[in-house]
Amino acid sequence: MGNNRLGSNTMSTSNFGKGCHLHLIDGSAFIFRAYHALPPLTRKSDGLPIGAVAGFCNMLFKQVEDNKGPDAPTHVAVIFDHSGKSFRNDLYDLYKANRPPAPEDLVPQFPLTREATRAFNIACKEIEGFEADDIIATLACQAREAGGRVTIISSDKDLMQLVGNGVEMLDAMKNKRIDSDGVREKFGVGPERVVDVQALAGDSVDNVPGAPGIGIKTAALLINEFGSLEDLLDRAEEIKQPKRRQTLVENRAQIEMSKTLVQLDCEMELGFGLDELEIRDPDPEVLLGFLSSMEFRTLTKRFADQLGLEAPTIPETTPQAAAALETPEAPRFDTAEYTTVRDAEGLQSWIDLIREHGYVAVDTETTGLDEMVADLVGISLCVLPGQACYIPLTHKAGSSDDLFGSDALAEGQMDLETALAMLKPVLEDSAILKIGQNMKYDAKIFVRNGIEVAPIDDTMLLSYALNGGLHGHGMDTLSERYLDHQPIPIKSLLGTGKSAITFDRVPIDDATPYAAEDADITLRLWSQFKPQLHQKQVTTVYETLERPLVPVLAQMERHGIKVDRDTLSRMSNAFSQKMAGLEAEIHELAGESFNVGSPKQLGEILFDKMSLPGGKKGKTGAYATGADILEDLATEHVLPARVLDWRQLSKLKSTYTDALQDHINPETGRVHTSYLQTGANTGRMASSDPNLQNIPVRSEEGRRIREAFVADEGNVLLSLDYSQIELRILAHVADIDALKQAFADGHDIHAMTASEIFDVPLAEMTSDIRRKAKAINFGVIYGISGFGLARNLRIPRGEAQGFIDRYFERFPGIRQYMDDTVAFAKEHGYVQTLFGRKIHTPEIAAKGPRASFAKRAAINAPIQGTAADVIRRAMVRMPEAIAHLPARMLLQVHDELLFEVPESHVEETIETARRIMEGAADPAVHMTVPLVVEAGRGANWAEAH
DNA sequence: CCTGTCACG
DNA sequence: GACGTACGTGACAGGG
Repeated sequence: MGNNRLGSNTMSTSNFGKGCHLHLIDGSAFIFRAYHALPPLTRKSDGLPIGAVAGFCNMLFKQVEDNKGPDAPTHVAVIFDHSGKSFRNDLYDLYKANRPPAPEDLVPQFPLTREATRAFNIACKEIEGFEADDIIATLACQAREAGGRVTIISSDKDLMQLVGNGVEMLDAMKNKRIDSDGVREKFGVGPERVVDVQALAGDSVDNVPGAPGIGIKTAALLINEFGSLEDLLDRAEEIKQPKRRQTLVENRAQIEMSKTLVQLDCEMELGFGLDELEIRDPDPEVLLGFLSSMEFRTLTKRFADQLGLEAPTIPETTPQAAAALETPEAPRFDTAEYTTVRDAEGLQSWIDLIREHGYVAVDTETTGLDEMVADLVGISLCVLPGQACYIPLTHKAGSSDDLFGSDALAEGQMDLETALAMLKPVLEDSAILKIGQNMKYDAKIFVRNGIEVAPIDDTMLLSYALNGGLHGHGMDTLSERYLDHQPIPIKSLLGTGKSAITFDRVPIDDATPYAAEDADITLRLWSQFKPQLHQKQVTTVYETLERPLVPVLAQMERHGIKVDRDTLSRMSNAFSQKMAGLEAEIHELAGESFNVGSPKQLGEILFDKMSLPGGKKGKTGAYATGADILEDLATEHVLPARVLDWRQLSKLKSTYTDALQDHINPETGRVHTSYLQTGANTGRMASSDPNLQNIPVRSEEGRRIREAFVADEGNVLLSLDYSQIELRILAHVADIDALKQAFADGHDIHAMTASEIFDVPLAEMTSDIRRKAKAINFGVIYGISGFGLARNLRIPRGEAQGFIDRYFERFPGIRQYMDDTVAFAKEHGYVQTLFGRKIHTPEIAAKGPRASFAKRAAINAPIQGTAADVIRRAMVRMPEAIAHLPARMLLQVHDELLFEVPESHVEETIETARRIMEGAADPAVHMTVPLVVEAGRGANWAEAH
């Protein structure tokens, strides 16, 4: 961020100069004006909101029309804000924090306005990390220095500082030109002092603080009296009015910071010159094509008339859109329609088809489920429902009942390299959307084959954003539910169990119907889901929390984490020995030999043979022997205590020290987990194969397993975790002043809670009272119940209920929040996170215990889900933020991110990652409680955590 | 394949 | 008044 800000603008041999006239259009202003000026129009064929795009095109059209006179521009550009933060957020993290997020139905229109600009053949510019204003400022300065004229088409007062010496502004709405006198009228000072006035007056819209109590009028008065802001601040003591004097002296730093916020950057390194902005005539075909694809009938006709061309007819529903939509007329599934692509000519015709449509559903077939190991076997494509193909690439010859198989390739397949070389430009083309079901898998396969697939859409993630909580998001579920079609089971091709074969052994003729069908299903699901995003108001969730996370996770997974096999192996041996000893002792105590690992046999020993109290049988008729029950027995008897010890070791050995070794990739020497983005209903992710989100930490013995997770040579592991994030979110959403204050002051939140409910002064706090309060705090997040708290604290139920009652007495706002949340869930059938993620709660209407279950889940979901959204936002921004560092993000554990970085860059990485994590809610949500991130480092995960 | 158990946040 | 109960996950072992 902010790099190259001081770069000089050595303008190489430019043709721009005297007599030239540059028009700079503030694109964002155009968009918002168009959005608010027009009713919410939608594209007829598919319901895509396009009101703002229509207005935007009208305004561009008018610009072109009106500028044919003697004052016509020679150069023109539309400048956009790049989404995300600008360098100003580094100066002041609340900059523009007051801005509400863009309306849902406007979001999908942003990229379309860029497309529109290009269709008009007007230069379309945006630069990451900078606001449109800075680009406009730099261009205006360059043009002025070159001796040309500039018209800035915007009414943004922030741009008025640029006016003068040939630079003017034009308010397109009022059709009013603003020159130096116009600026003086507005600000009371000339353009060169506008920033001084703004620095003093501040701006509530952009959240520029300024000097409290001083508006534009007063600011102008002061600046005119003292000449400049600097002189004013230096001589502030001379101000006559005591109040004003005090304000200026006290807020000097804030005023100076405000000036840097409003001061536009005229010295940006743009990466393009003024010559690029020279006016060009639009290509009629491109422009008419765009306008008609938007289904703008009037605009299309007007433009065609002007050129004396025939306007393309726009059917009530374009064939393309009709085909893309899952309409009742969509063809039924018919595997006979699928084709097998066996040569370059066949593939080329599909590539042509893809380029014609601009999107394609893609699916890969591989030899296994581990994308770090599996090899590509074939690729299927689909562009229209019912029309799909399969490209077999590495199927093996020989029938599947050939015991030894054959390593020779089957006949009638394209050469792998040739096919990939042909597909690569399409799969990497930024203008062609690649649609997949669980695209992360396919993208990882493609990366290993030298192809970086982008941009992508993912039907699994679309379903998750749209239908989270309602059902699973696997292809089979979605196909049955939304297409009323049962896909061909993979088992029918591969078989099951020991005799299962890999996909490369499937005969090509059997593979085509299966593989092509998957692409067909994916395309049909996409056609159905995509338009629903804005209808259900989850475009932002999908576009900011789901889609951009895919490449981030893929990178983390591919990188993996180094795990030391010897450490694990030694631990396994130690556990074996200890377990053998315990087992012997347990058999001795029982008076017979039995399987300690069998709850059934253990129950019979404990409750039948030894007749210990508390034997309760569960649904299956077996005695329950859970840890809680054994712990109760352990106070009186040795055997259950030994079983508990044995179980802990057994768990650690089988699940961790043994199993993890099997997950070390022989090629990389590292462990590569797989994250399932749709793993939890709340927005959390799940990790599997292996699960690296449940590596032991609570017990001393278990925590040592983390010593096997090590940094690569010369590197260290960094762990950054959000402190108390869920309680902070609760304090924010339930708006509890006492909790918010405690977090703002950095107090111990559990001790504070304990002090409030148990009336114990903080100075006299004991660890036991604090422990109880901590349990209550967690209980609150989970939708507290007397029974649950009682069980957790091992206290009588009545006592637990008393704690809860007192808690709600002290924090009535929490109860209010819970009641409101449940009521919302009942009314709408879902609850929401602060970032708009919807979590459906279909069980809320049920009767009996299921309803209470759903209630607690509904209370928990917005809190857990908001925390999940926060860390997702941090993860999405992280790769770019640490791109200049040799650091890698390795793992996510719900509220923790683990990094690997050379020792030389530890401090810088901590600083950067912490800034991203702590600011992750901004600017979409302004948290009234600070998010705090704690950092640790070490040679292994145990030390870092 | 289901259940119980237990590891994590 | 009875019902059951803290929220969210994944892996492993035993036992049908």
